[in-house]
Amino acid sequence: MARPLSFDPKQKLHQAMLLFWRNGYEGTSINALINELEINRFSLYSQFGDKHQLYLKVLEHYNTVVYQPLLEPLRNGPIGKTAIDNYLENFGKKVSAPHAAHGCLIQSTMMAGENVEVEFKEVLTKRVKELRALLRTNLQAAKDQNQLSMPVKECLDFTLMTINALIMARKSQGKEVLSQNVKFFRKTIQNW
Amino acid sequence: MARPLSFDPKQKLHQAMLLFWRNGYEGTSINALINELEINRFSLYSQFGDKHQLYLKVLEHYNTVVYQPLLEPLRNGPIGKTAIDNYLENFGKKVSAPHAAHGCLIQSTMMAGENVEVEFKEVLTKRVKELRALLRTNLQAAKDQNQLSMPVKECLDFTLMTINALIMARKSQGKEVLSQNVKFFRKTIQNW
DNA sequence: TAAGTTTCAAACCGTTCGGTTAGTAATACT
DNA sequence: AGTATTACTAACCGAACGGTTTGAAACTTA
Repeated sequence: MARPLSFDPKQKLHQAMLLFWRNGYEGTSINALINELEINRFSLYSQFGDKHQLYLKVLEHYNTVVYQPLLEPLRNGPIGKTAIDNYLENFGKKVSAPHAAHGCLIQSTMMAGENVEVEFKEVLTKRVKELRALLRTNLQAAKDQNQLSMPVKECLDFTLMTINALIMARKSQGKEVLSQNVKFFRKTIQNW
Repeated sequence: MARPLSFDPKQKLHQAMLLFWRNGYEGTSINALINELEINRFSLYSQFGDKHQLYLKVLEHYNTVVYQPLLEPLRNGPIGKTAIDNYLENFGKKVSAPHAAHGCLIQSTMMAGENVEVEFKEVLTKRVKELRALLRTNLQAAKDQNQLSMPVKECLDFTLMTINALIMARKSQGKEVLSQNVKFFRKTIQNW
């Protein structure tokens, strides 16, 4: 019983995600958003709330369309070392895609300075813990199958760190170095 | 033949470095600087130039007092795997210090969004290349001494990446995880 | 077609940003 | 003591920030 929206909110949210992904939270101004999304200032606010709320929605969107699909090999299929190897193989492929050239939105938000609001980090801590739990499960399975001589905790922390590093290498050094490092890491894990 | 400065420029530069280190370039406002350094707005400008110039001086200061000392084990003393091991051992100790809790100023500047000016990254590329060259020299020496079965380039890229990761882990997960990961990485390298 | 509802564009809000411009206070040299 | 030089304080600048208000335009329903 009223005027319909002249844009698709899902699509605009996606565009907002891409912009935040490129420039970060503080680095993305409202003006930049309304230019990129090509919607009015007021429309942005009435549809998504203020910048803080918008960013929470962006993080949620990122989680569903980017992050969770990456975890799939850790959730289903073979477990143990194979699961992690499959994860890394898939990771290397996906993260070579051009839109991943700016690293990981979750990671860069977590690493942002003290000015960036704590609520974001609180939300994202869940995501990190999730990945950590999945890796632990599979490393423990590997241990139980005698595929692992090193302690599970040490492998876990190092693996988590290396995944962060790979994503960063993608950003700073490009996809060639990324895929080489992924391959190298996969070989390394076999020696654990 | 005139009124002398009421502050020590070196000390103020150091304070500025610590503030930028914590909050990044964009995250540090001029107001924040004059509050932290306890000098007047005009004094800041007349002493250090604008924000851009100040940051270049801060990066230079960081390089001399923080970064270069870390490279020492790669420059002097035994070469080959031992040099890298010594470097990592020293790295783990130094980076456990409280002021390193915010990661590496060089790294976070390099990883900053597109809004941060390119000149900073140009300056810092030299620093990264420097570290890379030192690592390559020592890895090549290790290869020549038959201490290395993996290809030098692969080891080099992975090592560089891991150093970045360690610094990040220091920031996000604290010094305990850092030192555990350093230890783990040192063990890993022995198997290369 | 008229009432009611909601989106739209654009002007506007106070605040903070990086940077500058006076005018005054303090020192050194003659 | 007088003068030149410099650092100092503090007010000020336009631009951009995140966010809000207003009134007209566009649509649905009755």
